Amino acid sequence: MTNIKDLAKLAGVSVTTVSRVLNDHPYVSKEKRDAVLKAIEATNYYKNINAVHLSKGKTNMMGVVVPFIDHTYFAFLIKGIAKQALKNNYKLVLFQTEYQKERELEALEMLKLKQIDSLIFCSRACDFAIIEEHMSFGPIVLCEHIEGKRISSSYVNQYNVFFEALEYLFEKGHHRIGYSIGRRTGTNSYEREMAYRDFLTKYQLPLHQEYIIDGCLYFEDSEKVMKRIKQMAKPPTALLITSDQVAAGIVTYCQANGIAIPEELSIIGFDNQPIAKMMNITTIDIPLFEMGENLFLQAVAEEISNKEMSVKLIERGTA
Amino acid sequence: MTNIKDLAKLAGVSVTTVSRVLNDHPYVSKEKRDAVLKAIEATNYYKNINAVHLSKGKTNMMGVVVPFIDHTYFAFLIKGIAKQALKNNYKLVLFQTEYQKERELEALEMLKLKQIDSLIFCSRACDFAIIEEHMSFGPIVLCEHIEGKRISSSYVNQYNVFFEALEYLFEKGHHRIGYSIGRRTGTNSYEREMAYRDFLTKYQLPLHQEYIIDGCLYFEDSEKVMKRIKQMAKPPTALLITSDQVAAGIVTYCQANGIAIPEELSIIGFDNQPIAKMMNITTIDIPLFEMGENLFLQAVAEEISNKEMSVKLIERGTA
DNA sequence: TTGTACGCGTTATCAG
DNA sequence: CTGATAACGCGTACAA
Repeated sequence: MTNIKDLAKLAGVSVTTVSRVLNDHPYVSKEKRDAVLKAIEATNYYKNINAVHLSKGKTNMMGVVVPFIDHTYFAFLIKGIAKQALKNNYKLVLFQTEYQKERELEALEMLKLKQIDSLIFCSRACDFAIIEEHMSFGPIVLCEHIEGKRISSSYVNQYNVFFEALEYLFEKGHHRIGYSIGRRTGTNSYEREMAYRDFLTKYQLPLHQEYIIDGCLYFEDSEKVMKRIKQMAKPPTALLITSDQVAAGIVTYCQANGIAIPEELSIIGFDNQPIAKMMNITTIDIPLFEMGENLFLQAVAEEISNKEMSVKLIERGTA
Repeated sequence: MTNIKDLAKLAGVSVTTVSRVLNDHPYVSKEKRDAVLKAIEATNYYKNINAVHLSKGKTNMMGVVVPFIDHTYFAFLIKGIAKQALKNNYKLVLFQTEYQKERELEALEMLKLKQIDSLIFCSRACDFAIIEEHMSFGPIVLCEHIEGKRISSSYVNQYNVFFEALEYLFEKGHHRIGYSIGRRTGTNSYEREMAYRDFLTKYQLPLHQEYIIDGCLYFEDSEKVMKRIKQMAKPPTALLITSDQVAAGIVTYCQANGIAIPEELSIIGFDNQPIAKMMNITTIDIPLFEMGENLFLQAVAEEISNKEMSVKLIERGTA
């Protein structure tokens, strides 16, 4: 494998000069440049990027942590990140954690070892303290808002969104409202639960733990939701479904089983994914793609910033 | 940042010795090892992995090329790859190409520059010749079968699968059969089209170009399919849908629009995704996860191998 | 069992 | 404008 030294010898110049033409640096005469270029041609030389990485202490690689690669929510996020990565000449290293802390740690470790320059956590299971410990090794960006901590993030104000959606349903006459969610833990889920509790308190509604349905991520999880509801003596009349995928599944289920939407059951989805539009599902528009772009930009930025994404309710036919 | 040299000085040993304990190599006395370990503790030293990469000429990173990250088919594949990557201590670098050749080239370039050790193409737009040119830089694995070429691959015999599915529909009395597909180009699509043509020829059926519906990847693309069909004077009575996502969309559409399945329209999906099971869709089971695992293993293997995945028709309610 | 010395390939500094 | 030369940090023959 020919290297920069060989080129230098071949072109009759120094390695410095070779490096200069390789990186389009100024201060090199046309003759020498051509000589180097010729040598490059002749040897079909190519850089060893690892040497560059070592020398620069930088890899132009960014880590992206997601629990599930096949979940639409994260896929959209990644799409946004990938767009900016392409634009800024970064490569993406993907970590699928399934919410296992060791895997999240692996990503952090790579940041520490300088294999990646920065790291985006689209979601996490580990303690914030662990994240904090690694912040000195490179930029880390989160998808949640952590009060009083100096760390970049792009996030949705889950509390407000949830509260508003609940009020919307309440105004439509619903007093028994439930919700489905991916997991109960995590900042975002916590915010939602707070909103839910505060909403119930505000309107003096009772809290039914069974109205909160956990582990709902995919289209097919809708079956679980519906079966759960069927067994209830007093089932909710409206549901906040924190993924349009699941919402679509529920709508499908109801169509197949003769349950009228929104008359018998109202549904509000989340994300405003294409499937929600196609199926005319009322949903909360969350600009995931844009959020992904933000995340990337924040991960390469010098300063810390926090960006709250603007969301809005899209009124359609299911609520 | 403390390095191996500092450690050596601190522990009063040579860098070699440090390197030995760092990498669990034999031939180092307990005292020296402890001394080194102590130095490591004291300095909270950690490796610069890029130096390792340079020195070893290897990164333990694997590239994965997919056109669309948010497509379930590829997500499943990646899941399988990710599982083995984790097991074998490899990291994944993701390339979302949207079938743009330059982006595929970027991935190949990274292989050339040794930033990744090997490369998996889950799908591609570029010429095979380009791939071939890069095979000397590291293992490349494909998801298609290319006759007479020495390159590893895990693939489905698209021709046979398609032909059998078509015959299944024919036996059910269908003479007007169409199909939807992600794109018309590519080895796999070509094989399917060949099967389709041969099937028509075998039963002396006419070829309607309009029965082949292109650009169908996502759930919501089903709308396009159905609208297209509606406009036909003689619409197909059965459809092979090369993604369960799209098939699910079609079933949903039909339910909402009072089209009886399978009486008025028969549907066979592809992949046997969870959504197909939930919606009782007849489909072709393709072990994507396992295929992903294979791809990884082939990408780290010394020898070239070709693995045809076994598939089977899952009879359910839509055909 | 231990250490010296060099290689890995590139970039950056600094003197000319 | 050009070129020595010193990093960058680690692995590893080879010698001892």
